[in-house]
Amino acid sequence: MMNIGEVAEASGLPAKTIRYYEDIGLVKPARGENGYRHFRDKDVHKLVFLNRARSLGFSIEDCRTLLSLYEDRERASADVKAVAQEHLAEVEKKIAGLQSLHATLSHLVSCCHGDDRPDCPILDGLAGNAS
Amino acid sequence: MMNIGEVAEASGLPAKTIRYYEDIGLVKPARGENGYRHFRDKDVHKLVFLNRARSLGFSIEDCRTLLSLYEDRERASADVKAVAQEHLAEVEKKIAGLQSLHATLSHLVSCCHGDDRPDCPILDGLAGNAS
DNA sequence: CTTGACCTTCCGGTGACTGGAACCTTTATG
DNA sequence: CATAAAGGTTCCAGTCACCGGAAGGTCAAG
Repeated sequence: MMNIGEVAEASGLPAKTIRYYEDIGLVKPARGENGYRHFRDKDVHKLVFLNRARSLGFSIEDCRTLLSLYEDRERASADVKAVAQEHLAEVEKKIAGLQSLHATLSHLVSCCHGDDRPDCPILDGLAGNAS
Repeated sequence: MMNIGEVAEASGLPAKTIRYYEDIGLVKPARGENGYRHFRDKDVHKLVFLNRARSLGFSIEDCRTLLSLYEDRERASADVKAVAQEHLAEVEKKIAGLQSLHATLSHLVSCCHGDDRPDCPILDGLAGNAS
């Protein structure tokens, strides 16, 4: 049975985050006599899972769903795939948005002399004047 | 002199957001006898500017800087360019992060059958088992 | 016995808004 | 002229996923 510090080490998550995950019901560690949290292997596995899922950008609610599928031996892989695909689509949308933004921004930047004179195509662009 | 509703229409920003921008000192509209905000052309220009800068992903603090440069006839375009380039670099970092995440995620998704059986490479990947 | 590391809870803050309540003012209509 | 709808005001709370810090209890080492 591990304390929160060791679990933090083992899972890669800060202790603060682990407490937060307990608060919102993602993990339910046991408690010792002294009030300390008491993590079993199952809990540690869940936290490792959560760390990976979060760093792949899944929302907490997605993680909740994925965790319950993870724990359900009767799950259909289609259900997991659906969650992942939806998230993938959102990631693609975000990338597309950032790329379009990047194009605009880098165009503006490349147009700007960047010297000590005041005229600046970046500000002109932001003000809404043609670039 | 325009009321907040007309300015919202003209600038593309929700009235709520405009009030928020006043709260944090980005715009300082005058007030009428009745307590209504009273926007001059200058304020409207600023709000249009803010809307564009925000949709290019600049933070509020960047916007504050950019606005003050916008209003400073003595500015050096180099200062504007520096802000924009720093932001550009962050955008690039974000895109790279998302793309790497996208690669991992789409690999996992493509490995999953997505049928009614329980074995699922996505969950295996999240649990930390080799993919 | 004390020091220091670790644990606990709770409160507040982050960024950039958004929603809603409670209330006031202006405008349009019967 | 009364009234109702539309638009304005302030203030408080919530969002998301935590993070920092205070105040205090517990545990292992010297």
